[in-house]
Amino acid sequence: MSCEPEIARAVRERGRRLTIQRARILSALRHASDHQSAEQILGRVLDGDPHAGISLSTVYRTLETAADLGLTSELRGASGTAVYEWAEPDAAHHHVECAACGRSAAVELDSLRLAEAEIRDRAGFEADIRHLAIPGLCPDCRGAGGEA
Amino acid sequence: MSCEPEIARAVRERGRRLTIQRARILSALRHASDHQSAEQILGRVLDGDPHAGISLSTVYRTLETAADLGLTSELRGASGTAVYEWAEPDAAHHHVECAACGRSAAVELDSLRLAEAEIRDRAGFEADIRHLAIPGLCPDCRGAGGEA
DNA sequence: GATGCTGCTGCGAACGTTCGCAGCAGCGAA
DNA sequence: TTCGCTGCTGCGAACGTTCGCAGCAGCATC
Repeated sequence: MSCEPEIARAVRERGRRLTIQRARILSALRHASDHQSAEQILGRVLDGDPHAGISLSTVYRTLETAADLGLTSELRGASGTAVYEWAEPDAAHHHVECAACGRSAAVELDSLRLAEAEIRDRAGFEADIRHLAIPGLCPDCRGAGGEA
Repeated sequence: MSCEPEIARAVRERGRRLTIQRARILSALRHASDHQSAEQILGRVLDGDPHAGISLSTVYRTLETAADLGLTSELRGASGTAVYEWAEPDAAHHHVECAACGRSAAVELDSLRLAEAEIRDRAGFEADIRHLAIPGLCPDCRGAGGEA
């Protein structure tokens, strides 16, 4: 359970080293059901092995490396706290996050694919909207306080 | 120059108090030509009056208040550093920011207006994409290192 | 197996931002 | 003009994240 061949291969294939820290961190994120913050991921690793001795810096660095490799993706919302998820290439992958309660939802948005093309045409930028949590108000919070 | 009637009115109209700190901070941002970070804004205020004795906390709080009032808008990019600008209702107002060099561009994107409607339909969220700096690679950085 | 290169790690400091607190000061009422 | 309410401020600590550094350890080579 602690050493997943698929992870090992993906890391080594690109000339990166497979350390126990990386294996544990990525394994923890992979078996998480939803978005996890760096601290939550570290918590999961230490739950499995309290003597692991892994630092938060390493969690951040590993997640950044893994994002480079396409294994994970990072999601930054308006709250400032980044969350991470295991990358599943075929899942719906735009994110909306409630500015009031923090709840988030994944949606597939055709218009955002269009937007990427529009940005390329008008500004010349190669944009990537998938790693962005779009701020908004969820239906509950809109009803409760949004219109007050 | 230091007390702008328009700012004073806008602040007081909504039951907020007009303090010298607010007047100076908002005036500094208003006369800035482009996006400014909180620290830059504080610098501008202190340039004008080195004895002003305004703290960074106050700059952040003032900008948040002013955003509530619709006077300014906050823009958060992938870099994590927030920048602020004076709100001009009719300007092009979506932002793209280069993940490599930090340069940003303002564009008007029809597809993002569409996206807001699509999000409302599919997830029920009332999204606001305008305060988001969309990450990407600018033409220069794309040529230089993006394809390496 | 032993060896060497160098990429990775833990530590701790620093960054930009937010928060809690006690005291100050704007604004309306008298 | 004075007074009082309470919203605002400065301070400093704390948050989540990034960075620099010295030492460790993965992997290739022998």
